[in-house]
Amino acid sequence: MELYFERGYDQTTVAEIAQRAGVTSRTFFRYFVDKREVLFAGTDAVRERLVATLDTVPPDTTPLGTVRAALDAVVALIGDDHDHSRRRQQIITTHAELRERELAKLAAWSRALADGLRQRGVDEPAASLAAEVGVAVFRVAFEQWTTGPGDRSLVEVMHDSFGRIPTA
Amino acid sequence: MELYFERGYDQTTVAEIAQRAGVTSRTFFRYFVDKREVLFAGTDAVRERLVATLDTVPPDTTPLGTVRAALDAVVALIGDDHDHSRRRQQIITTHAELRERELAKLAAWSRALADGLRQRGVDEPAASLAAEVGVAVFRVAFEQWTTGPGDRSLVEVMHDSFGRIPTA
DNA sequence: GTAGCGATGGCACAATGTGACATCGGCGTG
DNA sequence: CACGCCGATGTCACATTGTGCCATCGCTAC
Repeated sequence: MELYFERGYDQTTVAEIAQRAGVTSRTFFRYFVDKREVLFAGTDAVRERLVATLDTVPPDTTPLGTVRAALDAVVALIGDDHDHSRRRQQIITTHAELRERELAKLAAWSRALADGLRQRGVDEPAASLAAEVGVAVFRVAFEQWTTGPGDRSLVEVMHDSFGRIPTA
Repeated sequence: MELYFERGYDQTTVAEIAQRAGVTSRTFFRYFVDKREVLFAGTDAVRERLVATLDTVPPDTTPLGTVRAALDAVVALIGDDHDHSRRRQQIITTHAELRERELAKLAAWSRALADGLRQRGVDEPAASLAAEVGVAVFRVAFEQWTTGPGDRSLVEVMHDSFGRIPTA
């Protein structure tokens, strides 16, 4: 992250990152599958947390309500450091490779949530639709939150967006 | 595409593709920014078509209705060759790099649709939400259609999914 | 004819990522 | 304590991707 801020993402090589960390490039690639993956170290943990939270949701909750509850729990973890999120997001959005990776991570959330819903007895395509729509709402809320001034909490913005899910 | 089927995606090098096409690798990279991009040659045109279709939708249509109309028009173009879509999708879903690129392309659709909606006077976050939800529905429907037996048309599956958009 | 120009080739190069093997430093077991 | 195992790291060679730069070729307009 230091280096990405100092010299920009493209101008930073894996060799430099490794050197800064006191290891060799080879070791870097043993810890991160990618050069991109450095910025997404935490997202897999978030995904697991997301799935774990599903168990705490009452069984009679609607599919989208369940997804929303899981996202709310996770958002409480992410949403306390507006500045960090904003700067990280700035790096990501200005590089296509990183945007792609972020989409992939969110898609993994969506898949995991859909799996979880199916295990709760929700059938297709309801499970996938609830998961996809829920994550879509998160995406919009998160983008609005990181680009905004940070006067409103992420939880608030999320709540707002969930209330504005469009209907045909 | 031939080569990707013959030897698999990873086992195919750009040099081989170029040779099959009777050009050099250098020329390949002048036509495609990426090795991945070969499989997504058409999606940018679809995006433009998507945006162009927005103009044909009556102004008093709801945001999501507008998005749906645009997607319907585009789906009519894609949805006639189930076998081609199925095989292409099989290659894509089995390779992380390609899945990422596909997500990026769909995200570009979403962005373009949101832009179009804003130009029609829809404000944020309604525009982004409608675009994201619409594309999410498309994603689910398309996945269901390509993995299914193909007895139902894509338009049908889409219609179905749009009718099942979850509410909290 | 010739000057210009777009498309292609050729070349050198940086950087990413991987496989194979060597090395080092503990750590438990005899 | 000596030994051998084992996980983490280093080293090296390598294929592949992707880019910058310049040369070349063929066509077209003047």
